Amino acid sequence: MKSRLFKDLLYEQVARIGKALSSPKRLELLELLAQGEKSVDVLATELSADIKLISAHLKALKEARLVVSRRDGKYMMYQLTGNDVAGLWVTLRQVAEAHLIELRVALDHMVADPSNLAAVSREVLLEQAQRGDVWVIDVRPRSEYETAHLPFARSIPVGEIERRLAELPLDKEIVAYCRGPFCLLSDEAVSLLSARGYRVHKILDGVSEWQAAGLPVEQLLSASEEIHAGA
Amino acid sequence: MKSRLFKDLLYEQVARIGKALSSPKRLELLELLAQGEKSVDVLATELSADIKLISAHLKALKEARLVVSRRDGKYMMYQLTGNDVAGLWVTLRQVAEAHLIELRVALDHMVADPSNLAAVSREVLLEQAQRGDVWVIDVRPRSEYETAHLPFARSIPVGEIERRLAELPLDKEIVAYCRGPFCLLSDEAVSLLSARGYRVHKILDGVSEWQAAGLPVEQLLSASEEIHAGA
DNA sequence: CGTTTACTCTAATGATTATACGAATATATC
DNA sequence: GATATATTCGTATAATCATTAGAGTAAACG
Repeated sequence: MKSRLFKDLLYEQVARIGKALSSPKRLELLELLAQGEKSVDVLATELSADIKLISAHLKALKEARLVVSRRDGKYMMYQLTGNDVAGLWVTLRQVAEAHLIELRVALDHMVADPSNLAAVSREVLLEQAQRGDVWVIDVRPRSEYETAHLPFARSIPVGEIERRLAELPLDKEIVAYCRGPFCLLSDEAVSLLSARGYRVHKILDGVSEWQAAGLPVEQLLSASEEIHAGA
Repeated sequence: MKSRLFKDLLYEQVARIGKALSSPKRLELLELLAQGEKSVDVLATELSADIKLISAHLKALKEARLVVSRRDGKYMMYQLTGNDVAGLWVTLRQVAEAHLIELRVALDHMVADPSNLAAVSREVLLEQAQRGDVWVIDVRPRSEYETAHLPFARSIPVGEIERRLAELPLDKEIVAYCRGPFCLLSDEAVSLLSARGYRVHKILDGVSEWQAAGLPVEQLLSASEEIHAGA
């Protein structure tokens, strides 16, 4: 059968994407890039890894057409080629969570105090945020907030929390979120704020998870464009 | 930071799933298993590959908890650990189609005559099938049909088409589907039937694509259970 | 009940490829 | 030119893939 050769070709192409997803470092890069465009430099710092190594991984992601790069002065900026890539990361992580006990165990240990988790559903939270019953705060760096954030969320990066306490209400419930279930920024925010008497919880969702669940997010128009790079 | 070690652990777990998706053979196995439980033997035949090789790949998929096996007499039967795994495959393929030009080009060449493609939307097709305006035929092996099939679809495996021509209407439009965009069974059915004067088209969707689009499928109850294998 | 047959898995090998890291090279700003 | 950022090259280590040979299981047969 010559259809075999043809099929091999098809699956091989899809496997290019699979290969790109086969390294922990590259997955972490994808998650970071799902928060917005970033330089090699920033990515390397976030991963506490060598720039050369990150550059090599970004090259691999680029060859799989999951990211594109552009030069901005002396920085090289990388971004995802589309929101579907962020969705793929979310799907992959969800399948991993569903089937790998090791991962679930690790995640359970991660959220130090599970009572810190806000228990309401996404839809209910959205409603409460709209009415102003809860304050949703985005504790990621401001640039990530600007790229896209949950509806009704306010940007208060973890680093700024202590000097912006006055902005936060003591009588309302505060819900913090960050980059997703693997990100610890919201945990930091919870421990900072709860120590000062604020009623604060976290949710595991990031913007990508929220979006993957079919809920609306506020985002820059340019960020919603799909990018189709040439061969 | 000790959170680095922790994060490495998390992403490494997800990368286990990524690694499982990094081989063309394993992807093809996943797609076949998305059609239902199958023996190593059958899988090897479908891939025109050595049983030992397929067995090794299945082992890799098993270690990533994407499949489970059970013994049935002298056969080892493998199945996906959940519908989410089929969904992951669909998502992965869709991202590949969206970003890899090579894949799109190959796919365009594959469907010999693009006029063979039914042009209506899934929802419209569903409606037409319900009213009986079109005949939807499932040309996969019967066992795959029995595991799950599109609503209102009739099972007519390609191998049986020629001796079951009498069952098919000459005055109605026939729509054939098989395992998905990479599967050629529906093409075979189209060329067989159109040569005999039937009004026949194919769609690219398989059951997994249909389901991933949020549309209903008819399936065996047991097939909807999630399987959580032990460590 | 022992032997044959069919099916599958494990172990071992070599070819290929991926990963990480040091040294050197490109590119742009100051 | 000097500096900061990023990539490429060369290399050592490690992982993966396909194949071969051999072992383990269960059904079928005499």
